[in-house]
Amino acid sequence: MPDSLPQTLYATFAAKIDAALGALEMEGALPPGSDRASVSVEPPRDPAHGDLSTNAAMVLAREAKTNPRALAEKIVAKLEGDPLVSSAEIVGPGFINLRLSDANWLHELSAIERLGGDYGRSARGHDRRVNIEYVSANPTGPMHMGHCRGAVVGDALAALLEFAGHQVVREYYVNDAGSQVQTLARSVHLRYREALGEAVGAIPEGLYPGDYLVPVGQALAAEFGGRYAAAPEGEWLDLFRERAVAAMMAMIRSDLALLGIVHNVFASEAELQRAGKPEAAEAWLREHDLVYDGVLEAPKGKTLEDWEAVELPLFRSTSFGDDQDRPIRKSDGSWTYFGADLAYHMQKAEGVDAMIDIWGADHAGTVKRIKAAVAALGEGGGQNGRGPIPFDVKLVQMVQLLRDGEPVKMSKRSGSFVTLADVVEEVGKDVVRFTMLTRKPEAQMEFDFAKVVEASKDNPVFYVQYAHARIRSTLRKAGAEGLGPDAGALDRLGADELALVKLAAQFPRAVEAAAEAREPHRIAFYLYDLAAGFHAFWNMGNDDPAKRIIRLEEPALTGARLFLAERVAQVIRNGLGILGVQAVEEL
RNA sequence: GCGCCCGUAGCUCAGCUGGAUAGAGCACCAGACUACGAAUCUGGGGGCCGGAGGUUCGAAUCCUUCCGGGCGCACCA
Repeated sequence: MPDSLPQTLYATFAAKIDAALGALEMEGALPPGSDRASVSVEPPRDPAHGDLSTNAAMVLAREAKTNPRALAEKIVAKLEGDPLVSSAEIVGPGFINLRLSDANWLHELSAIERLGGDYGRSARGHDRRVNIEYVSANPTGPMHMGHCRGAVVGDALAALLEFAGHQVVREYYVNDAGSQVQTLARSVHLRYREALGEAVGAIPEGLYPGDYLVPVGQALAAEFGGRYAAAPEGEWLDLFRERAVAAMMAMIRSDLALLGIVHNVFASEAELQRAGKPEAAEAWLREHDLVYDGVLEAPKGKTLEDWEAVELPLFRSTSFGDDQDRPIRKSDGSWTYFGADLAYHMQKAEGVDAMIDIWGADHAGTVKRIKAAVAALGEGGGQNGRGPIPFDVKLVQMVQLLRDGEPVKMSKRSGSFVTLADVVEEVGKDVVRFTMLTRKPEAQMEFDFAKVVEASKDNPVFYVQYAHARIRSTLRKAGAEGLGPDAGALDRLGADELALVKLAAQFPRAVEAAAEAREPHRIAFYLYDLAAGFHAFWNMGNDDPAKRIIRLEEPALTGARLFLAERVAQVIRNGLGILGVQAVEEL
């Protein structure tokens, strides 16, 4: 992505204010090198306060050894000569409120047209490579709704960071080495015997009972006949595990595809172990005295009768903020989940500048140790000589499924969970994705089937899509009358239209803020606001026909309004694109 | 017992990394449809931002502590 993307209006003015502060430093009104990190330039909450507001005078007054209003006077003096500024005033404790000339806003409208699908795209990420690991569900069955939120949030975050100028790797960690996939292999073996005609009866406790394993067993029966039916486990376990995992991953990929999610990398834990990555990590950590052989304390607050003290290789996670040192190997010498995961993060860190993991809240307890591990791997320049790299774990809270207000029962044991595929089929991909993004991820949420499919303004997905469809419909209708968008008479637009322009012009800022905070849900809320702004504009035409977009008797004004409407639709498309939701032509 | 997350209008939730008089939808009350798409809109009432301290020009936002809810606390994954 080019660095030469045109600056947004907000960035332009942030630069102007920065320049004004620089000039004041030169003049000695401000101490040189003053800290401008907390200087903000943003639209005020109340539009009556102008188009832009900065707190610069309040933040810097102390350093300048003066009071905020006096400093504000000096800053305003620098800005007043600017032709793009129509007014600058000092209010309250020292805010500087700017009003921009109408030409600025109309210019922004043209910028949206010129940039089209790239409007809002930013170079702020500086092409930094970011690895986002999300979903990473165990390959033991189809995707269910428990996985859904993390999948959507991770995918939207990936798109958001890409839009904000990062190179993104979408990664899925396949846990194909632990005991769960052995259980899977045994479950498949049972289905295999069943496919050969054996009466297997009820699926025993401890094995996976789901019907989705039946075709896997049938395929193995077709391929190998009765060869492994009575064979000892050692002869078939690895083979069945590999086949079963492959089948599960194929199923998971197709489930994810229903949501429009495609990962770039599927990293296998088994391969990681075959390649000796955990050993390499352990050796390096031992060299740096970050792994030692020790004995764990008995867990507190839990009564474990069969607790016995055993010496294990422990990682010094307490040195990095964890509550307890964590074993990387079990007493039989095999790797713990954490030991392998530590090596996995070391591997991921090799090719990127930052890492983000999206986890379910039920794994919250293991965040500290993995953060400790990544920090440790950067010790003293680090394993790869690049020091610690920024690493963030985002937790998404559980989703409570409701049907008409009643909780939907899910039991993993009986295999009766609500699959993602069923839900997508019932309510649609766009509804699932948007709904998952209308709440901040760390808050618990409810997902009520009855409510999310409702086609009314109570449903944000619908409300946003309706705005887009309405605009497209209006453009079609105008086209039938021989009218179309025309930038020739934009000066005919009045205050009501400008308010809408200002809303649309905030999109680039919304993208940057959301990317900075790594919170894709902010885009969903921004789109809701923009849609609301458009609907409000539209409704003025109900009471006053002079405010309708299409005015056959005023073709020039109609052209300008259609031009505005088309730009609003463009911004909605760009925003929905980040969220992976389709912008529909009609409902 | 310990750790993490959450607590904002009656309900569901925002609140732009500390800014100005805390917002939106639902619900409630009063109005508006021979329609550029009423699948909606306009106006109104409704708040100790869980409580109490602290930090500073300024706190829903940051710190401490308590209360309430959720998740977790294996050599599991």
